[in-house]
Amino acid sequence: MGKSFSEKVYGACLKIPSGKVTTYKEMAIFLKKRKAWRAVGNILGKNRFLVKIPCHRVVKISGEVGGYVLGAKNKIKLLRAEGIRVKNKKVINLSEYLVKAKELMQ
DNA sequence: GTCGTGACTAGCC
DNA sequence: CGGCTAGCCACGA
Repeated sequence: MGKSFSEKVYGACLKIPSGKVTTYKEMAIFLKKRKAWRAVGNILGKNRFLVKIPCHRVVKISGEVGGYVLGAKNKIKLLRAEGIRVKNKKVINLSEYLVKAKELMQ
């Protein structure tokens, strides 16, 4: 319980399987702070563990990939490498890959 | 203690 | 469709 919110965010990132994605909103729900999606994005934007945390698997609820420290292009590249289809900065069939809050709990 | 910030979202026009 | 607005919250200065 000594974990800060940001540490939990990183921990949640680690639970996203390769080839899947989740949204900022789902992450917030998973962390029991339904309305803290803004904070989630804020924290990932300041991600200091870039190499260790697969935060590229977190996208917007609209399907757009959103931002990335190394640029959206790299984010897209990484997603594609995991078999996720991206077109025009948007994930095709998001629901197909989406991991929901409940699924992160297991 | 307060304030600005942002890798967001939902709602309205 | 699209653009704009308001709401939201952890974190650092």
